[in-house]
Amino acid sequence: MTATLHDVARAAGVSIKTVSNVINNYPHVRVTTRERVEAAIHELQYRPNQAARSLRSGRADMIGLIVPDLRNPYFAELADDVMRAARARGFSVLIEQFDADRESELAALRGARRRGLDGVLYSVLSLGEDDAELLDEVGMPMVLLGERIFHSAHDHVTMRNTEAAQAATAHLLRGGRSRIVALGSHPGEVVGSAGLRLRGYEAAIEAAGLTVDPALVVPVDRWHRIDGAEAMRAVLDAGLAFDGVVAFNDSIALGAMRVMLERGVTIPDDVALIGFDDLDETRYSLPALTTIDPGRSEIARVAVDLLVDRIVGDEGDAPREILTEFRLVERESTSR
Amino acid sequence: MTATLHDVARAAGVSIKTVSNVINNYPHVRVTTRERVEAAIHELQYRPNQAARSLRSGRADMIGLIVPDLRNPYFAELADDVMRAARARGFSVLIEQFDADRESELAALRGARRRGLDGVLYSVLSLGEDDAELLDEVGMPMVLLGERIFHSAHDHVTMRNTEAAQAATAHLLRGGRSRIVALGSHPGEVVGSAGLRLRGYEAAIEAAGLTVDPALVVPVDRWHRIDGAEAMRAVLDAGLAFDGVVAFNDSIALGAMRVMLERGVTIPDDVALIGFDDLDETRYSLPALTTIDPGRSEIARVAVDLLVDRIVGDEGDAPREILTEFRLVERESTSR
DNA sequence: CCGCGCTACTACAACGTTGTAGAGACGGGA
DNA sequence: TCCCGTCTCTACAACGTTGTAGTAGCGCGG
Repeated sequence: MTATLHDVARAAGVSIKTVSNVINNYPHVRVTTRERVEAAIHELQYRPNQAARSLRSGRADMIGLIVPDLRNPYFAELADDVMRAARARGFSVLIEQFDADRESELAALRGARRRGLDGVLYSVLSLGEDDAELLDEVGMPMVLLGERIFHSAHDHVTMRNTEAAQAATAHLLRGGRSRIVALGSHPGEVVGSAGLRLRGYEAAIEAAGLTVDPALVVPVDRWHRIDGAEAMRAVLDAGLAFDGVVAFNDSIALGAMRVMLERGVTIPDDVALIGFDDLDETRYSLPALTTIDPGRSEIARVAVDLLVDRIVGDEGDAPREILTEFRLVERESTSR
Repeated sequence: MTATLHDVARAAGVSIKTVSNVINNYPHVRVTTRERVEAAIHELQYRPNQAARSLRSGRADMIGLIVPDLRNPYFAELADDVMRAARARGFSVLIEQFDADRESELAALRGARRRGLDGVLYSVLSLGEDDAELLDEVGMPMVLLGERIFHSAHDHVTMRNTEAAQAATAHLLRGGRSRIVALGSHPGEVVGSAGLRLRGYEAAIEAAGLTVDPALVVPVDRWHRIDGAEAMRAVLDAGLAFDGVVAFNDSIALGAMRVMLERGVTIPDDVALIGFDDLDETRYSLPALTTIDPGRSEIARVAVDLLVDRIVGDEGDAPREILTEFRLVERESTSR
């Protein structure tokens, strides 16, 4: 069907190795020979067989990106950033989604080996401290994105969650807000994004000389828009008094925004609102959402670099942990 | 490093072919032998080498999805649907994005061969009639998504654009609107989504006994939110009188919605607004957006099925064209 | 008791590529 | 003049898997 090195070699009257040498730009090939081979390649429309190359080299030039859900804009934008960074390093990206349950998350991890990938970027969701040894089973280079839930031997790239949440909360306090809802806590969780962001929120409140009112710390299980909407509905129904909201991601913030507007709460006049993630969409909501830019493209670039370093060789190094810089993006939802 | 069939065979005291037979559930293996082999596999943590399998079988069990941009929610949701459909058929999905320029679109197509994929789903953007022969160069099974711009020999899955646009426009007319803006035309284009949707718009207007006012047909080049916003700003600045908008996709509609609300135009009271695509987000805008559900998950499922059929064998068949059913989803932006 | 079909297995080749070893020609320095 | 290094190219093996052909043993019908 498709041409192989043998076919090209026969057509050009050389050995297959010479054809291979031409393709790989091996220097010691006579110009006339090179031209003859290139003509034959063009003539036969020869394309190297990737499977054979992978078998020989042990490399697929392909990494996996394991994320919960591409419908979630955060992960879609992350995937975009990762794909661009990977392309710059000569790698393709195979995306694997997992559903909310633990089992499918594990299945996605295990699938990496079977797929013949060179390494994976893994955005942890439901696996926890106790699953560290499962991570080691993956058996290939891996870089964790998001929180470092495991004390494992893997590289890790994330934002400064606590500092960012503190900055977000301080921003509202500076705007004169004093009863600020923290929307998105995960009760009992300490080392995940929710725990770290809550710590930043509390630190900012206390730094302002106020005390944290537990009634203002509102749990939201999954951080999707509908969950933010429901949580805000419950808050308003309960008659809680508040003048600011720190939502732990933009989806929650946008869901809450929709419910507040529906109920006649004006933003930012009655309530100032800030989110996390700087989704593309936050520029277009009405009011446009103030948010924390976590440096997503930077996270993607660094993570791909760490992973590729592991793949091409620098094994044995101690696991590295990279914290990227965040940026507070002020928009309409917090400025009177 | 990692165990191969040879290692397992040695450990179990059998030939490599017997190990292979165990792995592939070949029936004629004695139970005791099978158990011995399975024990060795477990012991050595053997995992089949995908590259070697691909080389032998000529199959990678992997398809490409070539789309413009994952940041665009339509394509992110499409990718999600495609990945689920592909998984059900035992295939992984390698996503390749291209930028707005023609060259990167061609590069993405050509990359498919090099990557060793079994086939590709390709969402056409800027290639046109004249590029049909470039498509044939891809040299592997391919299914086109979206418009059939080429008279090429490829399978093709899309929605009923004209009928859907007609239904959308008729919906506004039934609601008593008479000066309806068509937002998103591509002047001169006939066979793409923009041309087909414009035809449906015009058909509905005429079926209602009205005449099409060319001033109400507003071009929007790229169908992103910012472009919809800018187009609507221009429309309002021009002082055009209108009481309804058929936006040719949801992103345009949401961008236009934001501008109208900003300018004090109320929706749906002053202007009724309908979009295309049924993005997840349209449920949460304020007002929630009425839209056309193009049957995206159905499109993805059918496209994957067509592609897999080509991959596993049914060659030589004439190209198939599948039109999926749409559904008008009525929400707040059109109901007084 | 021969031959046939079935079970259970093995040896070998092939998929298409690239690394290694080496051969022949040619030129330059001793 | 001779040796050695460089240029140009080739033959062969190997990456890990699976299809094909074949072997040996066993039971069963004629």
